[in-house]
Amino acid sequence: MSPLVKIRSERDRMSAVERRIADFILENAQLLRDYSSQQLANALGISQSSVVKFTQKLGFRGYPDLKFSVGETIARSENGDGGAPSAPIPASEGSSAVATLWRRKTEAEEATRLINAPESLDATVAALARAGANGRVFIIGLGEDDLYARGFALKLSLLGILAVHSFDASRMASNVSAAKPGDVLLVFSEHGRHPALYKIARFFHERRGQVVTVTRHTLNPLRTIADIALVVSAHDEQPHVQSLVYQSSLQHLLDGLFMRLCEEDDDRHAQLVANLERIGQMLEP
Amino acid sequence: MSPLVKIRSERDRMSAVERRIADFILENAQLLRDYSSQQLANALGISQSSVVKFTQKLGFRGYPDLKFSVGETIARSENGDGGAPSAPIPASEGSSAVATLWRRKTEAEEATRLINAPESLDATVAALARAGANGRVFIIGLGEDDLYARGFALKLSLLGILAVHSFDASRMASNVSAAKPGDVLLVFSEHGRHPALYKIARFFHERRGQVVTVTRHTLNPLRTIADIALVVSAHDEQPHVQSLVYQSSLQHLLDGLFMRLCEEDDDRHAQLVANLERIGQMLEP
DNA sequence: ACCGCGGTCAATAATTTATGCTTCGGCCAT
DNA sequence: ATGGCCGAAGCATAAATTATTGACCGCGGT
Repeated sequence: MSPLVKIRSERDRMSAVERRIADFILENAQLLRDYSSQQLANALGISQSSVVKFTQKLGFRGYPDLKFSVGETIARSENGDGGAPSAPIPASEGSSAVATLWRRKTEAEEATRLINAPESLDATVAALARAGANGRVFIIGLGEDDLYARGFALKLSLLGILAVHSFDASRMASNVSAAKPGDVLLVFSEHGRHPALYKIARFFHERRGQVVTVTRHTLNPLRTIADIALVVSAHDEQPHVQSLVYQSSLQHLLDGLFMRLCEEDDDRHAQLVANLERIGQMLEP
Repeated sequence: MSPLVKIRSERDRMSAVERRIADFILENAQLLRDYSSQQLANALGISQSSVVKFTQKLGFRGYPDLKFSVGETIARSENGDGGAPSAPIPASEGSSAVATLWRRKTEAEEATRLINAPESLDATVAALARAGANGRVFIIGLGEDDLYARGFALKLSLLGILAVHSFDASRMASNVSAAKPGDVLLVFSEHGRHPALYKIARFFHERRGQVVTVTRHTLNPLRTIADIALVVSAHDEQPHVQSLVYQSSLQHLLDGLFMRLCEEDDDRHAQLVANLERIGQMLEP
């Protein structure tokens, strides 16, 4: 039971001095943090031992125990209330625009988690695993998307899944011409409107390769021809902020895929650990 | 800041004994309630004074103060997890590992915000603005860091700040040989241990260029020669998770810089809007 | 009036926390 | 190499906080 509730409930049965202690604590619970038993006694003009006996009668191990419990309760209730007094957390954060960005990112990452069915993620992981072992993985993205394509290809290679990465549509077109059933193509395109990517994806699909698209959560041409369509949520009034939010959510989605890949297979995980160690060693000597 | 986040963010800079204290507290925060500083010291086989000094270094008034703060935090988080059925966390429970990743990212981004002095960020923004107008900006990063170097260079170009980007140390070395006072070099290096980058940075510094390093929040060679050292906090037991967390925090730091650059100057902001529109048009027809 | 009883306090014991001092080991410049 | 410097860690101890003891007081019941 909360110490404050306990104090209140016993208040009626208390002696005069005890009641003054009880009232003080109930009124100034948040000040307790900075009071020793002696200071509390001074504040009330009573002896320190009375304070200690008070706490023991209530069933606490001693004064520090009561103090600790009250602290916990305050913390809990502040959290529940929303922390009215300490609310200016965003205000304290230097630039409020950064705080807004942070909030948008958080919202968007959560939304992104929710709009991608676990089955889609599992299917993607399975496809990548299969293609990594028996086929090929192709990855493409243009412009800013290229950075994420590149990053994901790098991560896959750590897991022992080699990916053909390209930031050039025409080169990728020729790479893809050798596609076989079982291969996987991962296309990153925020707006899903790039004609060249659309063509590549459709060609790949016709060759019975599996096409996974990663786009904004809109209706766009690219999604329509995907075998698996992963989507990213991201919104803000200002375009440049929205762009940051998109990238953050995209990264989070990819990190989720990566984690699933790691967990799904012990061998792969072992390979990852080995690779990381090898990289670490290359930097040391 | 939560005491646990604070401890985690400082962990890298700690000595061996301090790190053991930090780990113990992070692992057994809920046990702290019943531990005196002496008991904690015994549990770790170290001296009681080391425990007290540890707490003081972290900015607490002493051991009881730390204990109290940790108690508050535990209480708050217990309330958050168990009491209120706040949807986001359970919703993310497709894989608990992803939930952990999310938590680590959040902590690390918060810690990263706190360990970079606003003055450092402002100074970086000012340096980039000046060099963008009258001098040159050089950006380099190797391996995974290259992706972020590349991404940031791209963002700067949207703001009308052209940056010389390179993922090749030897090429960058020759680029840098033309460095003049007022130029800025931005070096991304998670561990700050790459000898080639160190040499480039030092050469640049000698030519009176301004060196901005972005590294993990550790003591590393690169930081020591920086005019401005930006740092990133990121921790997890599993190396591959830690790597994801690092990248996420790094991105957040860079996003913060970008936002400041946008806000600081209306002309630049206008240019950004214009560039975004131009890009949008290129995709439409 | 006298005893018992609960309550309070001052004095003090016990525990806990904080600090001063010393030693040790790594690091840098000579 | 060598001497000096600095930080880390421990030991001893001071300071503080907390807990206990025993004496005193007022009050109600016998």
